[in-house]
Amino acid sequence: MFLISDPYPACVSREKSLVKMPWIVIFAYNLNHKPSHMRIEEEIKQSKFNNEHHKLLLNLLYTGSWLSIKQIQFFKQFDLSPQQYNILRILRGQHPAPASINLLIERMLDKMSNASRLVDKLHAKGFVDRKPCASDKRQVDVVISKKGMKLLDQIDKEIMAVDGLLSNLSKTEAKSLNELLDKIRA
Amino acid sequence: MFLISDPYPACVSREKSLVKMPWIVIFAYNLNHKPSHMRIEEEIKQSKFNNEHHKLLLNLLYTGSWLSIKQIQFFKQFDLSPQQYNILRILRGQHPAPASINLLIERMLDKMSNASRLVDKLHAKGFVDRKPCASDKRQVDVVISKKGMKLLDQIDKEIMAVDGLLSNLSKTEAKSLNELLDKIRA
DNA sequence: TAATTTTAAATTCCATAGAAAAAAAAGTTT
DNA sequence: AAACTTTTTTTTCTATGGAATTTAAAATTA
Repeated sequence: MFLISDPYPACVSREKSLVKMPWIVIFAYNLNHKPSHMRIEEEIKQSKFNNEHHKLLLNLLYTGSWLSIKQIQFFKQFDLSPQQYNILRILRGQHPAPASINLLIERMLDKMSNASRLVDKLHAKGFVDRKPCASDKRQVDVVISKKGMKLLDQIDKEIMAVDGLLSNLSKTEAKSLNELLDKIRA
Repeated sequence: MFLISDPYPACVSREKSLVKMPWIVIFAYNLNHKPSHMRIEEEIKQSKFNNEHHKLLLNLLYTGSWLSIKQIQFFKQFDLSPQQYNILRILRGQHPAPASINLLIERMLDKMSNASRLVDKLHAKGFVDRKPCASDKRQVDVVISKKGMKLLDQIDKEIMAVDGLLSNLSKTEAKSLNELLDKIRA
């Protein structure tokens, strides 16, 4: 039934694109009458899926979504989407060599079908330069601009703040969580 | 910097909507040159964020996305989105009483701004009936149809297969994973 | 009861994304 | 070299979702 069965992380990165999160639905057997003030603990307790595995599925989806929201919010202050940031990171890695659209698609963490449009957006904001490739007229040479470099520098300084997201866990706890997550997809 | 600081799960459900997953980017410090055959283990080892917390952030995002993809794929075979399934579940919970659009929005796991349109889609597929409410002419009475009921029955039979998603973990492991996830958002 | 405010639902506007087609250039075959 | 195929990028089509607006009805106030 499930087509994705590759080991981690190919199972994800090989997908054409990662997908949306708003389907914390599948095991929400009895959450229909959920009063919004109730904690998920209580909700789950009184529902039919009162076992650890079902709770875990919801918990993983919630947590992933929670982190995603924080990522988006973080980049919003720089007028970037996380995908656009990813492009800029790749371009900085290449700098001063240019990157073609195809190279960007290959190296993006989520392979998008429309990297062209992302580059468009970045170009409109002045974060990248774009010119036809000399050796292959089909290709486009994309290079991060001075302004883009400055932006990344600025983000570098602040991004460490996101470390705090997981600061509730000790290193040991983080490690065992990692092991458990890996085991799920093993 | 981060606006969402409520305890679980209000931090998520209070969001107007959950958001997309394709930004497994934030800590991908050195993944730019990632050869696609390389396992994330190795990638992380050689990158700058070789500590458990950074790996955990990626791991959580990956895992959430991985589960989401599986959810979508599961429902695709029934020509449903998870959100549409959620609506049908709520309607079955109500049955034979009707539900208004507002009631659906309230009870949906991710509050959508456009439950009307979801109901539209379900109506087009014949899974719900819709008629103006007698007592309040503004409202619409939405009821799950026979066909919708049959579909849910069919899904009920197959949905247990999704249990297998987490079958790599023992109950004890699931429990400790749950505790760690809760602690992150504590 | 008339006027105002609130509520419910649908709709409009806009932005995003995936799939597929189109366009243009390069490469290959005969 | 001409015809065909492949590659690279852009564009078109379509579907989705969020925000805000609109419309209609109900509730409240004066």
